[in-house]
Amino acid sequence: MSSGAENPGRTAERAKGSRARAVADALTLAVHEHRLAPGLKLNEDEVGEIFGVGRTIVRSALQMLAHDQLVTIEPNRGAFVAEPSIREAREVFEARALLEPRTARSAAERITAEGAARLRAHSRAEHAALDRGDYGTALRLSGEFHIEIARIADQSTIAEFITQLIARSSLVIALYWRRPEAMCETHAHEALLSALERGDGATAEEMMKGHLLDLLSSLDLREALPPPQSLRDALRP
Amino acid sequence: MSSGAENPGRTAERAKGSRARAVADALTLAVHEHRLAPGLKLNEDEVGEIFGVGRTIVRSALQMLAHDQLVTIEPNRGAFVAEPSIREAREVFEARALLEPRTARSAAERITAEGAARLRAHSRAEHAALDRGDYGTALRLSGEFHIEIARIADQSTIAEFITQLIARSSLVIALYWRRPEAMCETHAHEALLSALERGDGATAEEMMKGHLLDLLSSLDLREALPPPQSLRDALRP
DNA sequence: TGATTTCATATTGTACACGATTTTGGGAAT
DNA sequence: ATTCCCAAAATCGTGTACAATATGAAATCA
Repeated sequence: MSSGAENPGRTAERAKGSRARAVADALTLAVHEHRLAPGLKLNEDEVGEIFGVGRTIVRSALQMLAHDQLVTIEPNRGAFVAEPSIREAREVFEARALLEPRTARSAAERITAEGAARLRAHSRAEHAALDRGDYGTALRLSGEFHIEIARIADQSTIAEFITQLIARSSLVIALYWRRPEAMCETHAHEALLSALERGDGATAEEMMKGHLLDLLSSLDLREALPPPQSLRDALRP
Repeated sequence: MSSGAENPGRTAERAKGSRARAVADALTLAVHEHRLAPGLKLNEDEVGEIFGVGRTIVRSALQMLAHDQLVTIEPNRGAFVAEPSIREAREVFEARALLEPRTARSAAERITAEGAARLRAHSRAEHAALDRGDYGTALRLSGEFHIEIARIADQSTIAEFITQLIARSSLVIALYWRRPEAMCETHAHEALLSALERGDGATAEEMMKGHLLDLLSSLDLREALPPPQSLRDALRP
């Protein structure tokens, strides 16, 4: 994890995507772990100081996140962690329902021993986090489980879309979750994993479809909760 | 200079998405119309001078396009119009096959008179462009036809994905097209439109599926044409 | 002559400064 | 006491300057 903002020892670190990507990833991670509440303002100078980079980098990172609809950029006002509307929340899950079941089927048909191992490790880590009460990490791992399936299906384009949808789902869950008890029903992941390992595509597809429906039904998407967004600041503290 | 970059008379112009969006849109349009060949280098200063904006704006626009995988940014080397590999080409069409048919069905179920009118206008314009031999415009309109359907389906999230896929499809077509005669089979759009107007979702879904398969089969995706990409520059002039 | 090193040039990466816009707080008039 | 208006502060938008890096050519050596 990173950490190290300034580590002049090895300049490389991740020569790949410039530092902007690192900042964007760190912010995305925080959203996945529910450490960044929807509506929170992301001041450019502040973020820059936290990560030890200039405003240019921060701006670049925020633009990436804005493209993924993880933050909303209001002209001349700044960037805020996005607050998906009820309508957007529905759309996110409808898109997931369109993409993920058939992707799960493909994954079952192409899964390798290594892929299965990665999935199992993910599942184990998810349970562990849940057991120790680390809900943030558990939620992130739960999302990454879905992303990993798309990756196993060997469809990087679709995996990219699903990654975006999962991130937005985290925001949706932060806003509209209503059952603190049944945390993500990790047994659903267990069953799905077993179907995948078995290479049973049809079952995997069905289970994914059901899993997404369960998830959706555990949200409260009645037109009520979010006061449109006029009192955004009032909601926070 | 010229080209009405600076027009202090009305500062507004398009206060909406900063000028970066305008540049990005212009470049995207050029890709849709096959005026920008895959592999072409997009020099920041050059693009900036063309649009009468600074490098900051251009860089922002290029980052947007990079996110949509329309351009590839190579660190310290610059931005190039993307050259989708055969594998990526397949993935794009597989993603479209996953999203568009069911979206067409939704569109058929929710289409309004106004939406139908817009689609019909699009189709007319497409024919007109084709008749006068303006293949670039025809291709762009053909893509916009698909996007419009997603918009009618009232699923902006999915519409966004499809928009990205259509743009990448333009690049794929530029690289792998092999039948100059059967231009996009516009009659397919005609038939699809009629099913949509009829509100016949099942037929619309089937037709869209078939249309995408036709499109895919008109490409030459055998592992041959593109010399990996080592001689990218040699290919250009 | 051919290969390798070195240097000049061009282009991108980043920081910073200035201008524009919005927000906020206080004071005056009603 | 309330409302309106204006000035000060904060923050974002953009251009520009400088540093880092890659490219291509000239020069040197085997």
